[in-house]
Amino acid sequence: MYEQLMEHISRTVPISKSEFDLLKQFFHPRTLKKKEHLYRQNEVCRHIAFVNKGCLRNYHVDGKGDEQIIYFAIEDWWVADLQSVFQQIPSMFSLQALEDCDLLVSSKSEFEQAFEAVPAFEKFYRLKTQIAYTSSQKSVVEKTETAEERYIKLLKKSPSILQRVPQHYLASYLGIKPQSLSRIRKKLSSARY
Amino acid sequence: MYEQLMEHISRTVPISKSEFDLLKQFFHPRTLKKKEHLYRQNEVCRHIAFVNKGCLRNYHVDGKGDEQIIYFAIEDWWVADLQSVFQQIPSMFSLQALEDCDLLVSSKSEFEQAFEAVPAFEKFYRLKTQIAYTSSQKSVVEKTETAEERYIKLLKKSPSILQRVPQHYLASYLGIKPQSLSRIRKKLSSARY
DNA sequence: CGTCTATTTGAATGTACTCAAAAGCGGTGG
DNA sequence: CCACCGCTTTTGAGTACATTCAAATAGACG
Repeated sequence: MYEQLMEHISRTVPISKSEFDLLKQFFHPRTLKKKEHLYRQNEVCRHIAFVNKGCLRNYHVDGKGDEQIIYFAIEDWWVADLQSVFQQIPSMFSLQALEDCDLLVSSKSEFEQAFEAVPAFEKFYRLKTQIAYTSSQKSVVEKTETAEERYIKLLKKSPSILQRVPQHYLASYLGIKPQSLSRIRKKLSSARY
Repeated sequence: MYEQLMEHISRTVPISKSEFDLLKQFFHPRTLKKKEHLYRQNEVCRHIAFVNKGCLRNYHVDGKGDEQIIYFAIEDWWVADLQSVFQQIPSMFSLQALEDCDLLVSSKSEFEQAFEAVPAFEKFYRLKTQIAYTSSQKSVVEKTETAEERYIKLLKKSPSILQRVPQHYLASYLGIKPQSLSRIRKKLSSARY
């Protein structure tokens, strides 16, 4: 149940078995059935979760009703709207399971207690947040490329995601309509063979 | 010299005068003349800086030679490529002064010492990084809007930036060409009057 | 099997781009 | 003070990428 999280944290910061045993109490197993939500847009996000198993999408619905997927989360990802959790404000995002999922969830106060109890965990969190921030900036940069280039990049970087996720979700992630993705795929397949 | 930083930090976390006195030693005044760089793409970023005065742009040059501005920084902003600083890897970004600037700069090791010496500062940093991350995600969402909508939003949200920054830089920030921004402005001005 | 959803295809439209050139603006030197 | 230069902004014309609306085909699930 918790080995995966231990393994995950120790890839970033050194953490002893006893420190980790302290940490475990702040995380609780939870399952999500396919299509269930962990949090919803316009509601306060109550949990920070680690993905033991499954696949989810974090998405935003804009004023015109269009969905934009911000990221897909699979095994070993963290999911939450941090701003919503920690500032107790409504979230701009929804998180939905695309497959049945096994999570380890933690509340705001538990997470904060975890920082207190295990300094290595606060350091871990600080480093992770920083990486998340810089990755997010990178994705801003990538948005200037054409959808076709972004799709090719996705093919190379995350082929596993492509196999797990329906195409219209990939389109939403790439910031285009399903029709456009279909056309791009057609163009690429005819170009290659 | 340091009052502004003290003021800035205490807006986020409580910090005593004596804690702040400890912190000061890790930050050094530095000026940048207009057009000078603090760090450059493909080089390791050596400093984290707080802007006491001035205006800068953080930008990326892509494979086609096109510039994309990620953010403008003015008074009370932090500037750095955190991933580059802390992981000692080449930066994807360059930081250039758009006006003569007064900064307070800190190196990687000084910054890390500051975390050790003043726990409130680590907490401050963690919260700030988190906000930066969530803001960056918001900007990903906003990228799906048309350039016109983003320009109008910028007008409302940061009119001060518009007054300080040449138009072609605003275009680069919005992810469009200067010609397109000019056309958008023309359209808006005729629509309004 | 039938229904519901996802994907593909077609045709017309719109937003921003490219290339090109003109007009505006700011600073420098004669 | 004016002339000139370099850089920014504007304008024009044609183009590319992705969109919309619409419909057909394909797949998934009960």
